[in-house]
Amino acid sequence: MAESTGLRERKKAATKAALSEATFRLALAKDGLDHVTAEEIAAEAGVSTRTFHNYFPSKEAALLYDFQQTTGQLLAGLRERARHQPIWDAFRDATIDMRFDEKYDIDAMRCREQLIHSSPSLIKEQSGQFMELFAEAIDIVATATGTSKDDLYPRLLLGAALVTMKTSTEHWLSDPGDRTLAEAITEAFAHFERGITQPPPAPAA
Amino acid sequence: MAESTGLRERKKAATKAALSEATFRLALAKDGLDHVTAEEIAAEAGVSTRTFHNYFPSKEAALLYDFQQTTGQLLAGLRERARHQPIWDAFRDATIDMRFDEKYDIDAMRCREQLIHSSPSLIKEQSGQFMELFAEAIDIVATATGTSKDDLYPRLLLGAALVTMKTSTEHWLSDPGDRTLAEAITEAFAHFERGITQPPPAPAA
DNA sequence: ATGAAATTTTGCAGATCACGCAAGTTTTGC
DNA sequence: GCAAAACTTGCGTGATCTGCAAAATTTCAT
Repeated sequence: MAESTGLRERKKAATKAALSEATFRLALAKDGLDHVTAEEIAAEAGVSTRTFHNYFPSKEAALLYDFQQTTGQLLAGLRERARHQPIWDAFRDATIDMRFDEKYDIDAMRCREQLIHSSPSLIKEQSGQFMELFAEAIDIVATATGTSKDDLYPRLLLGAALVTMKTSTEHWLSDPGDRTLAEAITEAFAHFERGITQPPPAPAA
Repeated sequence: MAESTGLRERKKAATKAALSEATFRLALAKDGLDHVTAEEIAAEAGVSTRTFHNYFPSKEAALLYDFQQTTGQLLAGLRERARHQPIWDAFRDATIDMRFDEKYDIDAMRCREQLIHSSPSLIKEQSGQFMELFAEAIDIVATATGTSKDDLYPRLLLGAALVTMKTSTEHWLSDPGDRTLAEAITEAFAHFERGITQPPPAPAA
């Protein structure tokens, strides 16, 4: 349907991807996104500065482009799974389904992580995108738990789920150990099944 | 001690507070912080634009000044309580100890909440401050739970605690019902004791 | 193919932000 | 009081982001 509709669509997608990649490349090269200007990014991608801002409102948004892409997929997956699974399991499995470990290069992800965590503006941008995700997912959670989106419970649940997504992925990335990403995610989500108050069941030497 | 050390200290504190209040007032008056300039804020507070930026890096930071103040108190309270209480209880009680309901005007807090949630830049700023709080609190949690700050468990716990703080306060503010803030906070924290997966124990008509 | 319509790219101008710097002003401490 | 320290201010700079209209490109019907 709305897939490979035409040359125009494909060109726009290509430009957007090129801009995002150029941003990443330059941020790595210049040791931090703060040392890169929108003008440089545009030049690297072969478009005008003005065009860069047609695609992205800020260089932070450009760097986090694929995070936002993933968000959409996660929502779709969650919506589907929530129809047949308990909501917590749906979150866990939808997160696993993203397959970050297969889709992206591990070292590149580590670099990206480091770039983000060393730049206040990027931390804010990413947090802001999580808040957007919260707003977009709250209806799903409310429906799945038979509550209202204004109730306390679905908001706590969703908040915990997002924290778990972010934390487990980051933690696995920083130290994969001998587990797969899916296992790390599963472990993290399991912490909330019996109450986060309880310390981890298996300390494991 | 470091209290009313001198005129200079008091003047600086007064100026900072005046700037923060001016920011709030103007944001309310002009229907959104986005429609207010740093220049206007400075004028309202009776200082130069340059001085405004000496105190705050951005107007968003100025509006959220007392949130950041509170953060410091919360950390101190948490640090103290963590020595005698289980960490989850320490978080709950330290949160309650802030006494937002007594310290601030409820309607003003509602207005502030609305300002924040209707401005992407403010959402980002606030989220960023929560991330800072995360970074500052992770050591306390790691120590209290006998884990390393790089472990998964303390990060999940802290994330859940911060989500609970934010969510419970916001929820109570939007609909106090017949409970006190302390009760609302207690209820929210209790959700994680037995596992957030479990739906609320008492649906309550 | 070809030309008109729709869309995208681009340059330019403008408002704002955020910070370094140096001079002017106020507070401090003796 | 008076010198030193700290704060305020104005100026200049580099960057962000947006609106607008002209130029270039793609699409679509013929």
